[in-house]
Amino acid sequence: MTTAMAGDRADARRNRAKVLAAAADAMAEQGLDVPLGEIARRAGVGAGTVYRHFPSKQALLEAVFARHLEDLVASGERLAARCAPTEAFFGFLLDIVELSSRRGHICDVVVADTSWPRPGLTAARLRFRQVLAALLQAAQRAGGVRADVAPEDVAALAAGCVSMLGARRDRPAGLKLVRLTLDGLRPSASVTEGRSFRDSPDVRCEECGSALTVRPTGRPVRYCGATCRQRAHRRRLAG
Amino acid sequence: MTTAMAGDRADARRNRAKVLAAAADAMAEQGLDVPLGEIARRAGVGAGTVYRHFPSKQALLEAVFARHLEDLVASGERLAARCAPTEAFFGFLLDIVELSSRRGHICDVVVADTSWPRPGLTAARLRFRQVLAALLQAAQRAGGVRADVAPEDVAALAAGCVSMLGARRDRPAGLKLVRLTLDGLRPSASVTEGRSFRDSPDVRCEECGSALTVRPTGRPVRYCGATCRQRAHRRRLAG
Amino acid sequence: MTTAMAGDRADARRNRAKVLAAAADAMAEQGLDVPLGEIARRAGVGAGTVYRHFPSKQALLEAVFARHLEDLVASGERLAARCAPTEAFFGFLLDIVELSSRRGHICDVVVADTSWPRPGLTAARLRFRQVLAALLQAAQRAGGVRADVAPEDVAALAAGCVSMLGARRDRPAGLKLVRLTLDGLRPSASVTEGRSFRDSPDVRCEECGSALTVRPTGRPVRYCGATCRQRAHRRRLAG
Amino acid sequence: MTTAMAGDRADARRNRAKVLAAAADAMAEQGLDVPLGEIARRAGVGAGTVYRHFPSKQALLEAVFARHLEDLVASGERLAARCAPTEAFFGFLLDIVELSSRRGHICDVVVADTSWPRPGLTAARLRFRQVLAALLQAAQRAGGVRADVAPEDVAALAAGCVSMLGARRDRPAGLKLVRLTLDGLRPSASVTEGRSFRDSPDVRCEECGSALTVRPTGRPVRYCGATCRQRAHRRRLAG
DNA sequence: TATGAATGAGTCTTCATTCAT
DNA sequence: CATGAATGAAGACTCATTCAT
Repeated sequence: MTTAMAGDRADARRNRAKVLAAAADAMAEQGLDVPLGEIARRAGVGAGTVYRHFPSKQALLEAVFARHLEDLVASGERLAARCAPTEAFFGFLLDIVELSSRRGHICDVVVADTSWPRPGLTAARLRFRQVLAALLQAAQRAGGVRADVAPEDVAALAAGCVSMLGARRDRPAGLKLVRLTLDGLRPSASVTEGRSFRDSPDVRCEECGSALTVRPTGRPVRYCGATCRQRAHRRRLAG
Repeated sequence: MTTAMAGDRADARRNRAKVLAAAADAMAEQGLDVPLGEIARRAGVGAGTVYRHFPSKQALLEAVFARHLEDLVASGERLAARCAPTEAFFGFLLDIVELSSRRGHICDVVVADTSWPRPGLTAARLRFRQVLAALLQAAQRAGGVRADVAPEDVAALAAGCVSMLGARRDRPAGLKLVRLTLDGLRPSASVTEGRSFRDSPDVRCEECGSALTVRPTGRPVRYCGATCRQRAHRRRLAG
Repeated sequence: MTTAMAGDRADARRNRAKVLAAAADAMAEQGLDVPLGEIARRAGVGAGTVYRHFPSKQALLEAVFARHLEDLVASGERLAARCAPTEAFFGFLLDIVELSSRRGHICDVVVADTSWPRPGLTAARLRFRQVLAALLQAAQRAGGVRADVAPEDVAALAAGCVSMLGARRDRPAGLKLVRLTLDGLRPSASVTEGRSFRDSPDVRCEECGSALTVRPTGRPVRYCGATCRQRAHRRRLAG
Repeated sequence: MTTAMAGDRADARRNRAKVLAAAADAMAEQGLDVPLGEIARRAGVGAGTVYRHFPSKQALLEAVFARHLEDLVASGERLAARCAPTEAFFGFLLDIVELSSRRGHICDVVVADTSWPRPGLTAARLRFRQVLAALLQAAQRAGGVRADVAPEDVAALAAGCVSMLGARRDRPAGLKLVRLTLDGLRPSASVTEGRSFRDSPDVRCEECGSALTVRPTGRPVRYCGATCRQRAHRRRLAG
């Protein structure tokens, strides 16, 4: 009986794993909106079975994300145990980018700190954050990474690199961009003190809606040109 | 010129602009999957009116993307006319990142070169690419940007920066990251010849499905540890 | 002034005619469900103009039907004036079939006596019926048509011939069928006193729903075969 | 055989049959445009259930048509097995007309050879055509049907008879018409070599649009009468 | 327990009709 | 008076979730 029960539990465990893997694949290929039925089909189970293991589609998505984070954590711990601090840190970043870009649509949601503040994901995310922070701190202590960088910076940088890699069709060229970007974390890199971003609101032609250039001085522009100004004038007369 | 009948169409033009703006806002806030009814509600019109101006939801999305690209193009042309080449180029990149990150979910689809190869968007995208290439080339001639960078690299870099900025809650910190990344394009930056990415396939425990480290030598690992190996053994005996 | 007004009215009259013709064409080609906008487009007017002349789409359809009936009436009167009774009668039938089959989807609704008992169509339909009855009676008096035929019979026969002609791709062959059918009205034709129609209701297998042969004697069949009988039996046991 | 799992599918099979029957009824009563929701309501299921069994409304319609054809085929095979050739042939035609007229709007689409050449219906239609051709040939060999009749003729004739029966409110009278028409297929019937159809184009009054008689000689008529001729003259003066 | 059938709310889209211009 | 833009009520179809078998 014990074995039979154990066998049953093992069946269930295997089913759970199959569903999780199928969900990860399906989401990587078709996006996060992939129908649950498609996931069930890929896993070779019925829709009901998916619901037996995950109370909702949301929960399934979060399990996929958590799983991804766990994989990243495993990679980080492996590197921490085997490499010198700086090497481990950059290796970790490369692993994050590599694994995440392989997982397609999953990554954006997972790496960044802003998105999906759902309960249930917290534990895996926390663990990931701890590993990241530890590797960063060690590398900073070893002098391999600039001191003015926070763990959140690294996470955001990684998210950006995933996007880059996804946006560049030519993969080697994409990897070069990633290395270029990550090198910005090294102490040698200097940040240009360039112009800051405008914080002006979107200003548009009141008549046709096209974007307007905001000039710092003088009377604010309301229309994109003489034609629209005239049109508005005419309407004022009519109204 | 367009006076006589324009009165009639002014309403329609304004409505079209309202719909486009509402769509851009809604998509920025709620993602590209925002229901068309929500867009109509925000624009203060009926669903039918949206369809009068855009033959399908797809077409509406593409009009929003095209509009975004046109805004970027306008910004690029303004900078090209007013600033020195290098300044214009980096100013353009900052504008791209700034405007795109304001527009939330729209940007990813628009800036990158891989996504959404739909007809109809082509014209705006082509124009954008031309402006980008021209600014890049001018900056490279002026010695302000590394020579080994293609327009596609810049586009991908911009897409990555948008993600970064979106991932970093602290906006000034996010901007610092963006500058750090863009500085990688300056001739002074050097790309580390680091380890290359693994191209090994995903290898997982046959029993529980967790990720496995692939080691270059020795017998391939099949299980994540002793527990799973034992479980599999037991099942082989039973089966 | 008077002429100007008259000109206006003439414009309106021409517009009405254009709409009516466009509607007839559109309905003949695309069916009675053709969108009103398509009709307006073909007529070269706005949707509002259609509504100025016809209070609803329904009314427009009925005007088209009435117009068709008027054409038929005109044809009938012409023939009555010019030909011998029997010739006129059969010529009228051929005209009905010919014109109606040209008008595609319009005919079914118009010729038959059962369909569309809407007010407004009545006048034209009544007129049509009168002409048909007069021609029939004259032909019967001349001995060219069997005496046991009512005007309703002729109308139904005509409706059937239109269907025939529409169903036969090969037009000459279709016309032969029509003549064959109409010849049944001549006194020489004899109606076979064949078996009458079953009036038995649709009987179907209670398990799978397939059609069953109804046999006049013996116990009524409930299932299409042994398989379904067994299935039903099993369910009775289970229930 | 199909016992173990059949229990699960029996429900589905019954539901499929219910939907099919409801669709046939609804289409017979309300036409082919009957909303899918109405069909679902009649079947006592949700809209989704209809879609589980038929991938689209189109597919459902075709299933209904195919089912109708299968019923006709069954009837034909029964008659072929039990009756003498000529009797079987005319009995088959009567069955077609009877069953089809009961099914209202379904018949037109199904019996004729021109309409709805959709894939998927082909198999059932082919089968129907084979049975029809076989019965026809046998009857012709037996001398009960004219030799110059093709299967397509018979199909078109049947379609016409269905229309006839539908157009004649008085059912016995309608049946008489059908027998009259079908008797045209017997060898004794002779086809009158009457006047052929005009192939002249539609000629209409240029002023009011009413139909004009085309006369073979003389100057072509442009207006329906003096009134319209005068109106047109006046407009020419004004214009 | 696993399955997949059923459900029904929600989405895109069309089109008859109204109404401002 | 003509135009065509706006409206909104349906209709076809999808899919997360529940539940009978």
